[in-house]
Amino acid sequence: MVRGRPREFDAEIALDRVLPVFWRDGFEGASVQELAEAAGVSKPSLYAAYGNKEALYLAALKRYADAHIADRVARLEAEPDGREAMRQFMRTTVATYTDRSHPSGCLVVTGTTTSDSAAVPEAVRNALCGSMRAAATVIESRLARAQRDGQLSASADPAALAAYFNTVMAGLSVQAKAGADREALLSVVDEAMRGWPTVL
Amino acid sequence: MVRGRPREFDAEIALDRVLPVFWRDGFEGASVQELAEAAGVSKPSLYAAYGNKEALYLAALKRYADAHIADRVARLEAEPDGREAMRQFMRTTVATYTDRSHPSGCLVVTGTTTSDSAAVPEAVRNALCGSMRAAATVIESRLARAQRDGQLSASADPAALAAYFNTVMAGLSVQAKAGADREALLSVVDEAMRGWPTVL
DNA sequence: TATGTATATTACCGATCGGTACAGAAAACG
DNA sequence: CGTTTTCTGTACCGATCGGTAATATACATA
Repeated sequence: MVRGRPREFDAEIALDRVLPVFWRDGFEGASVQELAEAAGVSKPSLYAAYGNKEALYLAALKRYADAHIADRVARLEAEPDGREAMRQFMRTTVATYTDRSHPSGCLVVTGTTTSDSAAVPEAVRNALCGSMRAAATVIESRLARAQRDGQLSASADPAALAAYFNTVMAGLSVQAKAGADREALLSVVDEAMRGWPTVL
Repeated sequence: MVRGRPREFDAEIALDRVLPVFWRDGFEGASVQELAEAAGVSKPSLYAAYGNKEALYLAALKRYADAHIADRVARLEAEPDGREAMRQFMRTTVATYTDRSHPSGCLVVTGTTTSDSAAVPEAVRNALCGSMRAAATVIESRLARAQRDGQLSASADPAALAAYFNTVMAGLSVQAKAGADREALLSVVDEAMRGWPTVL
């Protein structure tokens, strides 16, 4: 058994409560005071559990990936038709971005947009850019697979197309934060899918 | 003649020097101290000239629109071919977003992404959302004109298409801030133009 | 029960935030 | 000239920032 006084809160649950604050306000915008209150824990307890604001943010980012991205990626790879997979991926992304049970938009996009301030640690910026690149890579490999399956024109460039879809989704996050409603964003998805290079 | 001691600095020039700070760091991220140093003016002088941080930001936003958006819009409307106009609009936008002589990305997109923090005044948020809507409106009317000119399919929805292009450009700003280079973003523009509904 | 260890809480640290009171300085008036 | 008016920089305001020292508390071990 562990010695000493046992912790009175679950660090995982605290992280779940901290996440939406970072999601809404970004790294700088979220104060440690606010984070502690959201977690229902005193500030020193939060520091004891996670070290500092930077480490807490990185933990929240990982939590975000596991709880709000992973299942969408799984569905992207489970759907056999490449075009439908991409379409549904963007549609579920819109659903997430406009889900009122948590902040609008994407934590990664919000974080990236505010990451070149001097107050944002380099590790945070690197992690965010890494998440962005990871998303592009996941999409690219799915598009390459669709190309092998004859669902995407052989002349298409999966990397360029992945960068395109990734950019559209970043834009969707911005629009969601600006207050666009779900239907408007789903309409954007329809327009974005017009660019899909079909097999002739 | 005006009585009293004359101002020793040009408020317009000061605004030009303040602009890139807001551009890079957003409303919250930019400190008044930093803004004053960038303007080459003491903090009370800046307050005497503009009132407070909120008014200074709104002035900088207007300056941004005049100096970094207006000419692109003018070219959008000057180019007779609708499709080429839209394409060049996005290409010059990419050029602006990746111009190393000032911060990357778009001040409006950066501002919007960080605007639902409590520290951002409602007037600032409203002005940013207004700029976003204005951009969509400009694009929509250009698309409607292209449709009248027979350069865009009659079945196309100019409003939906404008929302789409606006979203792509917001995404381009995010990517530019994340460090994407100009060629990568121009490639995204090429992909985005594939969605153009041509006349059959 | 006594001891060692890890927690929780209060209260505080220096630094910085947006914003300003104050006093000196420079011009237009009489 | 003196007066009035407005701008200038210094120095400061209370509040908040991220982070922590100090101490009381609760458990496992011995």
